[in-house]
Amino acid sequence: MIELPPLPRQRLGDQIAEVLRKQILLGDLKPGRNIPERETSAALGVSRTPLREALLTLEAEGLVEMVPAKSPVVAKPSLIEVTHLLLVQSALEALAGECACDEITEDEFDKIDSMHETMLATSETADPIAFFQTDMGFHEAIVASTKNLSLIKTHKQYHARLWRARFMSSRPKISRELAMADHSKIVDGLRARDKKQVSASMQDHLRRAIDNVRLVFAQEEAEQETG
Amino acid sequence: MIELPPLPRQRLGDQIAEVLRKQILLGDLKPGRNIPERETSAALGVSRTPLREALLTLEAEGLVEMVPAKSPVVAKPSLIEVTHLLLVQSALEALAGECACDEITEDEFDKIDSMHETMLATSETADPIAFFQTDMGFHEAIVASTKNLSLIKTHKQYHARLWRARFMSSRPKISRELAMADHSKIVDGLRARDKKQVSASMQDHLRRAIDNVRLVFAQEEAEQETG
DNA sequence: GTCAAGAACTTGGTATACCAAATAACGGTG
DNA sequence: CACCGTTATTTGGTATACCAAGTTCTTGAC
Repeated sequence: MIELPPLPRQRLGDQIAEVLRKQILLGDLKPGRNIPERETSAALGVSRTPLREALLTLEAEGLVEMVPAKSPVVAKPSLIEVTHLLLVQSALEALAGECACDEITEDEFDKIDSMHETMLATSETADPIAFFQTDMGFHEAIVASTKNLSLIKTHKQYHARLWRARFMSSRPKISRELAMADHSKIVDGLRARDKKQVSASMQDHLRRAIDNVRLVFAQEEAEQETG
Repeated sequence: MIELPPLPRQRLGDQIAEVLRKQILLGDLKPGRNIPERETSAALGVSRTPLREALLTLEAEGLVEMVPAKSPVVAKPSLIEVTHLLLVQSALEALAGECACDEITEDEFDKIDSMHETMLATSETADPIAFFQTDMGFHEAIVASTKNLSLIKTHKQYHARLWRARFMSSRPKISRELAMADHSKIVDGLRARDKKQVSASMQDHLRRAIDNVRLVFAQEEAEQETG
């Protein structure tokens, strides 16, 4: 045998989980929406067993909620829950910033730096979705540079649960400008491999997001009363 | 309807996961041990479906590893993985210490304080297992006092994955003494609701554990060469 | 007309049956 | 005796069937 091709052997359940996760993040499956097992499995052309695997995975990640005898439902975190999530995420990213100073390579730093430059250049013009995705990629790249797989995985999960809330709260122009200022501090700190600065900047950045989220929640509540 | 009894409606898979988790933590299922699905499900008197649910849950928690076409296996984290886990846990506990200062009640503090007193009083005599369990309970109680469910859950998962390593590294008498000194700082800080002190003490405490773990791993390696 | 009781249906939970891949055992051949 | 190819068995992955709890709609009594 010369070689074994990068065998596509992946559990069907994991593939389904990925599809559903994406749909939840992109808003195709909105919070509160139920996900009946039979209907969904039929729509995906698979049986209930692997779909159920996927749902259990997503439940463990906090993206869906399952209660016995009720359809699984896309999680709809409250303001206080999002606040709690952001606090944890701020701790994770602070750690990531610290570890990154030890572990990051020049190449990785250059990539992060150029992402930041792109965002600075397009912050006035880029459409919200593209801008937001670059923003998230910026954070992911810093975490990835730590090479700490547990940290990366846990961060990714919180990332997914916070996706919607952070997207909503990133839309106001003012929060974009503040974010760019924070990012500059982070990049400067990384360049100098200054653990304290990077760690503190990343923590501050995330905790500031809590205030933005609070505003968005208040807004949504007001809209609901009007409608 | 007068009342509905606290219906024992819990998914079978979750119950199985709990049983297996306990067996892994207690060492009945040692790292590297494989867990064939048919055999295990038969032994537990359930079918493969809920057992498989449990295994997937434990895989998500990092306690077992599943690769296609191979028996699931109890995870056997390397030194570097344990180091990574402890770093994340140190960040989580640092956050917990900070939040606890805001959220802890008098009752909760009293319980934690008395646990600490118990450990101080019995640190010379108590058997390793009981002492260790009280130690873990001390940390759990602080995290629980934050009322941050996400933090509590994530911390619990890391807790489980670190259980064995921390137990092994807690056995030397010297590490017990150092641990007690750290705990005293934590309790003092909590009493004063001093966020910085509590946060820093908890982080230091966990990071010190990294060195202990390194020693244990080196010891085990030496023993393997001898045997 | 309204409310309640029950039946039909829908839902998730569990068990079983089937399939494909990987491994282990065996036998034949050099 | 050693090695390789083949087959038999065991494994996990997936689909389907069955069951019990829940929901909803209908129907009958007040």
